[in-house]
Amino acid sequence: MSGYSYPKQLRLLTPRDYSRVFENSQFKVTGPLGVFIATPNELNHPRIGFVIAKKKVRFAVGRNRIKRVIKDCYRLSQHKLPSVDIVFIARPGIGEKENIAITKFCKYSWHKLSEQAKKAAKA
RNA sequence: CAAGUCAGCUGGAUAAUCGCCGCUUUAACUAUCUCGAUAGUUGAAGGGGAGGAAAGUCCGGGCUCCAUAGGGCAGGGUGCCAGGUAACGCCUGGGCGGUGAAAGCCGACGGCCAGUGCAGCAGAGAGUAUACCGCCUAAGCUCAGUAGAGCCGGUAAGGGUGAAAUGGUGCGGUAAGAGCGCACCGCGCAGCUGGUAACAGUCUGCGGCGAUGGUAAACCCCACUCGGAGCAAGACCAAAUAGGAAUCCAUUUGCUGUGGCCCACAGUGGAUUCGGGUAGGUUGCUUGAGCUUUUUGGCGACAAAAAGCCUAGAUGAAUGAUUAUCCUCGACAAAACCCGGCUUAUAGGCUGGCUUGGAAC
RNA sequence: GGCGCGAUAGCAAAAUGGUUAUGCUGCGGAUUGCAAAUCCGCCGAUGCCGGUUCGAUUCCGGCUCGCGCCU
Repeated sequence: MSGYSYPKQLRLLTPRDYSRVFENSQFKVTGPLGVFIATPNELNHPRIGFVIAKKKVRFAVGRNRIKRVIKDCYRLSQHKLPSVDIVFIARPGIGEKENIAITKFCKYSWHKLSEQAKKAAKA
């Protein structure tokens, strides 16, 4: 896997993948905009999925925007991340935030996740 | 120029880099066999990628399944007339009514002279209308015997109540009054004329008008119209699990199946054969009542013909991020089977027609 | 995405087109030595905007919000 593309291998696709992350969420990064939870996988690359409830962000346009922004940030920094399955859970209020704020939060979260994964690997 | 009004168009632009989703062409590898095709994976190149409302799901249609959508009842919808259309509750033209100074805009705009019902409070009276305050005392009776008072009555002009009280104005008439009579206006019926029709009329005749009050987004009547469900419809490939499924023959009742019911239709029982279809996947899925231009017909909606064009098709679900430049600093808002409408939301900009007012020539 | 329901006081829940019942809660008062129970009183633009009607909770449109069903 080279370059900065975003094919389907880098996403969580089935309900089984999601429930696996929820049931054993080893790593967690919390923020005002949302929560990233993650668990290690057997693959050599990370995967990501989204949970954005209709109650948190009212319209489909807004939900898609958040997904796009996080996806883009994830795509550009995929090689820095360990091989984990990540799920993003939105919090209320994220719909009003600027794209830059979401991007900053993502970069911070990737950093944190990598640290947590390194510690877990050593232990 | 200003104000108003109607119709139409537009809905940030340009460039670079990295990405996302289909499509087309092409190369390599793998698998299959009918041996030159099909499918998959990876790479390269090219080109495409949200809206005027994509929205609400309020109507109509296509498409799919249920039976080919058939008969009857029940129920729903529409409602001036004519036309357009695949169809419509939409559109166009016309009529009538309302509104505005006008351009224009708005109108669920059939029928209470078939039947049934409803109208709180107030008020005398709310429907085969009524008589509280009033007005009158001519005729008849009693007292008085000049005036007058009472009885028997007459009346609906005036007051007052109400959302609503059953023609209006004037003159005559009268005891007082009253379409009681007349004139004009209004109304109704019949005819005539014009118009396809709705409807209209300086038309003709008849009717005094308590005929025929209001209410049908009250039941209802009349005319026209509607079968039901919806792409999560449906079709195909198929681990698992349960035992059934298909074909043929028989076919009474009951039960089940499609809308609320009935008719009707299909299934059930026996024999033979072997498939069945949950997870998951594929398909339905975009060439269509399509778009653009021109011509012809029509007042118009629209129709016909010719030429050209192909313009998203996802399935955890695609248009973004970063940077630069410019301006008026960007509203409402994101396809999920597809079309035709309606309704609702919408910053700003542009164009044209019409009306009124002002100024100049 | 499609289909179907609902909205009445803080909560629950009635209501032929004619003054929005009732119960619980809350507040004030009466009662009591103090409380409980009991009695009396108070608190609503019927989700919003229009239309029909003399008059709409009710009838008819359009919005808003909430809930349910179908993979």
